[in-house]
Order: sequence, then structure tokens, then C-alpha cells
Amino acid sequence: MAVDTSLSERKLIILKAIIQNYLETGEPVGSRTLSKYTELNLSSATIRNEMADLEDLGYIFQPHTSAGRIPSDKGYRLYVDMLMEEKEQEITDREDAMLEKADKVEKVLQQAAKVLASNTNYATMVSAPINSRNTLKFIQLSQVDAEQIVAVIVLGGNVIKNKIIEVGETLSNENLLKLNMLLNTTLNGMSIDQITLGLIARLKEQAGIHSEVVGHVLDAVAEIIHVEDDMKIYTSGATNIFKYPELSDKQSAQEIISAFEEKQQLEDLVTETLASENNHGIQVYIGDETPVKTMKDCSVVTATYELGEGMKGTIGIIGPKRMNYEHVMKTLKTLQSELDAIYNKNPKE
Amino acid sequence: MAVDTSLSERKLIILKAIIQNYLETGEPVGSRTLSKYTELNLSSATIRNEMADLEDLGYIFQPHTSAGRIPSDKGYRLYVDMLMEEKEQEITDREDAMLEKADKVEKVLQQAAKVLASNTNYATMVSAPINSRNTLKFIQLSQVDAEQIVAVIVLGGNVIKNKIIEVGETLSNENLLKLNMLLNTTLNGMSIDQITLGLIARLKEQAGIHSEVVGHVLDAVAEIIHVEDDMKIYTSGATNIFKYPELSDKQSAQEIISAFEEKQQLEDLVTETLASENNHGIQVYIGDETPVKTMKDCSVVTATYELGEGMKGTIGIIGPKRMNYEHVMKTLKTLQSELDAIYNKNPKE
DNA sequence: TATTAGCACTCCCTTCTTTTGAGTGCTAAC
DNA sequence: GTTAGCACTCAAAAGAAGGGAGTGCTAATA
Repeated sequence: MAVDTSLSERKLIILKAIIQNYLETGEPVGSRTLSKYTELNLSSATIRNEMADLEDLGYIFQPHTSAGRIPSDKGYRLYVDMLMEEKEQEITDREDAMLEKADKVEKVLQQAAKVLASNTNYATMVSAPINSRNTLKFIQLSQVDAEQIVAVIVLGGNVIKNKIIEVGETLSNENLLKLNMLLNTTLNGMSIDQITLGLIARLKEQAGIHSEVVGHVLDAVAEIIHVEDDMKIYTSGATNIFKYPELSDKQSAQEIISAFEEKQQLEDLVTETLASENNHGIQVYIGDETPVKTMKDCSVVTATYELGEGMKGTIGIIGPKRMNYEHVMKTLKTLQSELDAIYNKNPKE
Repeated sequence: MAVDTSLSERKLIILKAIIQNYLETGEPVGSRTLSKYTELNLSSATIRNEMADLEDLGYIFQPHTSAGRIPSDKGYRLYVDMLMEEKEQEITDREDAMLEKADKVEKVLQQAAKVLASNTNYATMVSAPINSRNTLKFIQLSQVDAEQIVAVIVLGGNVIKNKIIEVGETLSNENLLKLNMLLNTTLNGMSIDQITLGLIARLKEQAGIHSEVVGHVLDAVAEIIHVEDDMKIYTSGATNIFKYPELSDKQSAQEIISAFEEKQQLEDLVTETLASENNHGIQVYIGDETPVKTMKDCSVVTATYELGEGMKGTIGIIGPKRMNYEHVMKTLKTLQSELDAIYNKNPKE
């Protein structure tokens, strides 16, 4: 993303002033307003000339003739990339902790979304981390009754998966014991990715192909391990978009809120964010840049957090393009490090 | 709910015509329209007289002078009551199956909400059944590593609960085995309600009070069993309310959709529905009758379904007062029996 | 050459007025 | 008891008028 250096210092100042003003008021910004707002002591006429240039260059535009200017996507992009007051060094003055510890990951994430929403007044989402690079810590099959076996699998970070396996034929206690031994010795410490179908096939051989039941059970185990838990996404503040007239006409509101209700599109957003290079930083999608078409009139800011063992999740904020980028990014960073803190201090709670 | 018999036959016909017409159009209904709409061949003037009476009796009202009439809550109530009496026997003509089988309860319920929403064009919710009267089928503690034990509990309907228990001190294999025996023999077949703290205390004695670890583990087990899984509620079609102008101004829309996002109020609704007497039927709340104040401008129709073993859940539809009650109630009944069918045919899948 | 004052022009928004039309209530006739 | 007829009401739609914020352009100024 090369910075366009063709803009004069003065144009940059004016552009910045336009954007900041527009972020505050939500109204198109006129030349007279600017001539007071900026410290360059210029008349409105001069500023008008500069504005005309900025418009030609595509950074701002008029919603209609005889209105002030508002930033275009390109303008916002420039602003986010270089004009924003960088608070980089100020991460030290951490805000008060926002999150309370809770014993269930689920609760924490739901709360994170909520806090974020009330903190920013935008719509927010938090995705639960995905397990595929997680490792297996423990596995056990137990007989529930003659026809049911329950399989329990403990992964790193104390994630537990389980399922009931229906078996036609009773498995002897002895065989079950053997199977448990075999599974634990073989699979322990492996990551989910590593447990391939080939490996399972080899296990079947070792366990004795003669038994159909065993084969069936092993297949089921493989399935449990691999069934991607569908991505859990927690949302909050979807109705915040009603606070922004540019998003709250029926059409847009319905689309955006639907996206939050159905979650499918948010999943896409998460996938995209996790796939993107810029992984530890914060990602800003302005308007059409967004991976999710429903949000092409919004800005979307996302961050990735990590719970160790390669388990990554995403935090996202969706709001109008005239979003308070500075505040949002700062808040995201804070939350990011709080999540880190919570989960690295007591990974075993 | 006794039907007000003080209304003449003719008034009833007119009222019904007014309501049906209003349900279709959403516009106030005038006397001229009615004089064509009804088969009683009456002039608009006559109908006007009857309408004036109906207004005095509180069944209809004018949004403003010189407008047609709109049903009042009382009017809707009469209509719904009448409707229910009429249709009682017609449950036989089942519609096509709407639900697909799925192995996870979660999926089925989510899908149920979705189907219902697209079928009715209202906002819908389905609450997952609550387990408190469910019985314990199987319990097992297993050593994950030196400091962790995983407890797995299988309940009726194949509901599985589990948790990792942190222990300071390693529990010997032998002791664990004993404990498992004890737990299974004692608790098997009991309902969650029956497993009291007193019972746990007695268990502790039997297991040998001397061991602190054992005490700790038993406490943890009790906790797992009793921790009320917070009520899971699946929603769909919240944005359908945008289809009804009377609900889709920003204020109402925001309130209703928030209720769907936060879920708290929906929980209240479920609680209320489950507590109500009329348990196997269908409940209709019109306007102010609703247990949830946010929905005082809506009608709410709920039904209870049962998954055996006393596990009850609720299905609900939220829409404008001029809801198509007939269709909604029919659809709810169908869904109710479909849920029954799915879970009683194959309780073990 | 860069800046500014001045002015005509554009177009949105608000407010006010007018028109239209659906619907009512009442009265008098059938 | 029913109906035709008529005056009246009121919301919503359609114009009409004025105000105001803002622009682009030109000509004067430093």
C-alpha cells in the first residue's frame, strides 16, 4: 500500500481536517468551516480551490452540488494509513480492565463482545478460537450400556469433545481396555491435523481387523476428532447501527442485522481475517474493501487473538465508515492483550 | 375465556370481516369496503351503525376521525378465541414435513426456528429443553494427567455434560475405580433433582471422608450436575419485523431486535410459557397480554414441546398484532408434532 | 503567482398551503 | 329496521415559497 506522496503538506492538512470534522459531525464539511477549523490561516476561497483539487484526486466528494465535501473510501484509507494520530507508544496507559474472568471461555467471549459494543457503540463480534492445530491430551471410550459407548477427548487448553457411539454388538470390557490403551499411546500429543485417515487405518490393523465393531468405533472416533466444531461466533450491539443514519434505513439495517443473526457472513469475515497476512496487527476494511458484501457501506475493523497452541480467534467491529478509527483500534488492542492476559495467566482454569 | 355472547350474529360477522380484511391489508377498514366484502347484503350506512356499536363495545377503534376501523386487542382476542374453537378438530390434515433429521439437537432446533421464520415471515425463537427432571445414565471420572480429572456424565436423551476437575494431589487408580463404582451404583437412574447436597454428603462418607481429594472431586461432580446449563435459545428471522410498518420504525425495531439479540427477555418469555397452565396447547398473547414488555405492540404465539422425560422446550413466534393467527397456529402445531416425531422415533440417535 | 473578496448560482430542506379522497355521523325518507 | 344523501373531518399527497449552506468563477490584491 504505497502512500501517495503527490499531495502537498497543505492538502494533507486540509484532508485530515475534513475527515476529522466529518467523523465528529457526520455532516458534509464546507470551506468556511474549514477555514476556521484549521490553523493554516486561509480564506475559504483558497480552501475551496484545494478542495476542488482533492476532489479531482478522488479523496473527497460532494453528495450533491452545493453541498460540502465528505471523504471517499480512498480518503478514509489515506487517513487510516497515515494521517491518524498514531497512539502507538501509548499502549502503556492501559485502560481499566474491561473483562472479568469467568470459568467458561464461552462466557468470556460473549462478555468481550458486549463490553466492546458498549465501549464503542458499534456492532461487534468475537469468534471462538479454532482447534485444528490443537493437540490431543487424552482420549477415552466408556461403555454406557449394551449399545452405547461414550467417547471423550480432551484437547489442549482443556477443550473437551464427546459423542455417543451406537454399536450394534457389545464390545467386551477387555477389548475396550485394549482400545483405550492403543488410542492413548498412539494419539496422545498429536495435533488434530496429524490424525489422518491413514493413521486410523493403521490403528484398525493393530486393533485387529477381524472385529467390525472396533472398526466402526475407530471410524466414529476419527469423525469426532475431525468434525470441525462449527465456528462459534458471539455478537453484540447489532442494533447500534441504528445510531448511524447512513446505515439505519430499512434496507441496510435489515441486511446488516440479518448478517449478524445468520452468522454465516461473519464466519466468512473471520476466515478471511485469519487467512490474511497481517496477522498480529489490526485490519481495517473500508467500504468495498470488506470481504463481506453486506457491509460494503460500513467499515470493518478486525483483530486476531491467540490462545496459545495455534488457537486463533477474531474480534471484529462493524460500524459506519465514519468510524472513530483511533478509538476503535485502541480498544481492540486493549482487549487483545486482556484476552492474552486472562488465558496465559491461568491456562488451566 | 368465555366468548362474549352479547354480540348479535350479524355483529360477529362484521367484526370477523373487519379483522380478516385488516389482517390482509394492514389498512383501516371502512364501511363501504365491508358492504361488498360480506355476504350480508347491507348498505354501508347500516354497517356504519353496527360499527359504531362495535366501537362502543371496545372491539374496534378508529386511528383518527374519518378513518376506517382497526381491531382493538379485545377484538383480536375474541377473534382468536373463536378461531381456536372452530379449528380444534382439524389437526388431521398435516402439512409436509418441514424438518430434516440431524444428529445434534442444537442443529435441529436452529433449523426449526429458521423454517418457522421463513414459513410465517415473523420472528421466531426455539428454546432448548431444560434438563432438571432428566435422569442420569452414566457417570465416569478419568485421569487425564497428574493434576486433572475429567468427569463425564451422560443423561437421558443422550445429553452429555463434562468438566475438567483440577486436583492438587494425585488420586490413585484404585481409588478412582472405587469412586466410579460408587457413583454409578448410587446415582444411576436418578433425576438431577434427586441428587441433593445431602446425598452427596452421604456419598462422601461412604467414599471415606479421610481423603480430601475425594471430597473435592465429589463436590465438583455435584456442581457439574447441577449447574443449570443456561437456557439455549435459537432465533431466526428477527429482521422480518421490517416487513411490518407498524413495527419497523427505528424505535420499535431496535427494541425488538435487541430483545432477540440479548435473549434475556426471550428467556423470560420461555419461563412464563412453561409455567403457564395451558401447557400442551398453544398460547396467544396479544399486545399488552405479553409477558415481555418490549413486545407490547406485537402478538406473541407460543407452543410447548416435550422430548420425553419431562424435558420441555418452547417455540415462539413474534409478529405484529395483525398476525395471521390461523396460519401461525397451524404451523406451530405441525412443528410441534414433527419435533415429537423426530425425537420419539429415534430417541437414540 | 498565490490569495482573497465578491457574487451569481445550485440545490436541499423546511414550512406553509392547497387539494384530494376516504370515511364518518346524522337526518330524513322508504 | 334499512338506506340514500349530505355535510363534515382529517391524513396524506402535492405544490409553492423562502431560506441557507455551499459552490465555482472572476477580478482585484499582495
